This record gives sequence, C-alpha cells and structure tokens, in this order.
Amino acid sequence: MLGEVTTRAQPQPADLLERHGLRSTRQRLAVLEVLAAERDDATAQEIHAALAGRGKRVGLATVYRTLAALSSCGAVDALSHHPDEVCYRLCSEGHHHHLVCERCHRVVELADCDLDAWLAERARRHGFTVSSHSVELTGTCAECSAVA
Amino acid sequence: MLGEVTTRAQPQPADLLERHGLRSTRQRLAVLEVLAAERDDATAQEIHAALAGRGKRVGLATVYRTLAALSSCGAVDALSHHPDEVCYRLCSEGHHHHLVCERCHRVVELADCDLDAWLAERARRHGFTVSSHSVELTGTCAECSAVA
DNA sequence: ATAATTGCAAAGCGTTTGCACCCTG
DNA sequence: CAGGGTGCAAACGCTTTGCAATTAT
Repeated sequence: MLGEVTTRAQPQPADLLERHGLRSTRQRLAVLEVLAAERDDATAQEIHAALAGRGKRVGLATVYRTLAALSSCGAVDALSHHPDEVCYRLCSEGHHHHLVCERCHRVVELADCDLDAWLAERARRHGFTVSSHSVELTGTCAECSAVA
Repeated sequence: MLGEVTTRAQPQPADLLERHGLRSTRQRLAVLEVLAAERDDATAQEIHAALAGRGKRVGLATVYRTLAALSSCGAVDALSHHPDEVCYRLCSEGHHHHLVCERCHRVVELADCDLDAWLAERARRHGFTVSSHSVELTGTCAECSAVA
C-alpha cells in the first residue's frame, strides 16, 4: 500500500449512503469500508472475500446488490479494465481517467481531463454528438518497471 | 444489429486465415463472411444466429473458438462497449478508436489517433510507461439525432 | 409499523471444455 | 494420414432472483 500519495478525500460512508437515499446498514457500511481501504479496484467477489477476512459476514448477493446500487447512483465507479470482469472503485468526484498497471494492477487516477474539445471535434466530423467518453491507459507503473 | 449487407473493403477471408496460420474451414469462412457483412459489432451469439439465418450450420462453440482465435491474432477487434458482453468487429488495420451511438449501436472508426504524446506525458508524471491505450466515445449519431 | 434490506439457495447466462468424429493440408 | 478443427452436451464461474426473515426509519 505504498507509493502514490493520492489521498482520496472521501466523505464518511454513512453520509455517502444517506446522500443517495440508501439506508445505512451494517453491510453497506462494511462494503464502503473495504472500498475505501482498497488502493486499487476490486471485484464483487474480492470485496466479499475481503469482508470475510475482516470478520464481517455479508452475503455475496448483498455485495452485488450494494455495488449495483452505489454505482448506479454514481457513488462508486464501475471499471472494466478486464474483458469480462467488472471492478469497483471509490473514486474522486470529477471526470477523470485511469492508469492501470498491467503487472500489479495498480490503478492511479488521472485528474482533469482536457480532451473534451479534441474529442468533440473528431466526433463532429462523423456527425456524432458525444455524450461521454472513456480513456484507459495500460502500462507499467514505476515500481514494476524497476523490478523489471 | 445484424442484417446489414453493407460490404466493407476487407481482405479475402481465405487469405486472412492463411496469413495467420489458421486452417481455412467452412465454419471460419462463414464467420468471417458474417463479420464482413456486419456494419457494427456483434457478439458471438449474434454471429451464431446470423449464421443460422443464412442457413450455415456452425456450432456455437466453434463460433466462440473462431472469434477467440481471430482476435488473439489481431484479425478482428474485440470491443467491450457493454459491461458484460464482448463484441467482435472486423476493423481496419492501424491503431484507431471507436465512436459508438448509444441509440442504434452503430460503430464508426476514428482513424489516426494522435493522442500518444499527450497520453505518454500524463502517464510519465505518475511514473508509468504506457504500453497501450483505448479511447471510446459514446454519443448519438447523425441519424439518431435527427429522429430526436 | 412497514417498506427496505438481507441471506440463502436456486436459477440464469454467456462462455469454456471434454471427447469422439471429421476434414484440411 | 496426422493433427488441427468441429459439434454436442456437460461443466463453469459470475451474477441475479425468489422468498421468508430481519432491520432501518
């Protein structure tokens, strides 16, 4: 858990839930707790395992339902770095992209995306009106490059 | 999605297979034929259905195996516009990105990506060495915008 | 109180695999 | 004619759902 000092100023779990009209339950708080402690991203299964590891007994179905609820209201980001796995992550507020290390799977946020103009222009040439975009960078992080 | 009979200037199926060291079989040629006729992208299941529609009897497993083989050798692109579905598409050669219409699912290729320098620079600030990137634009195409 | 939330286990889904048979090179 | 390719059906792994019990507000 060392490296980037990207302190993610996250709101208190309880607030996060209430703000989105979700009841504050032991299970949901536990899931948010795990997400907050996770440096990178995690799948529902991984979160479920992490909960078990912390002695928190939460049904797998509940983890799925919680993540679905949280991501549908934008409280957490659902990433799809891998072809057939959805990963979840508690991200910073604004629009941003991710840098993913292909070796250790570390995820780093790239703040401030200034690509909008560029993208809009290219899309316009094809008659498209862009509503959203995603950029994903895959590579090797400093640590992994060092180990080489 | 399937059904369009718009042919794109693609290399001959047989050549494409041979060039990648894959045996030319009735099934593989049929899959490539469907991909070539497809304006947008298609899932393995859709391709299987399209084959059935054309009277070509090809096992679903074979479709999956064929698409896996073709995409692993770069003959076709595997796109993941949707969270839990992999779509395949016969794309042009070079590095490029896609514009996807969120209404009709039309896919348009954006040729010539000149983002490398920009991306590499941003990644470098985080100690990353970028090996690849993907950009995906979602929006509304001209036709769908018109229908409003 | 009472509607939302949870747990469990069963059901779903798309995808993969084992294996005998078939066909290309 | 040898080894890759195919079909079928069973196996899989992840995710979702039905339903009764539980819990937040």
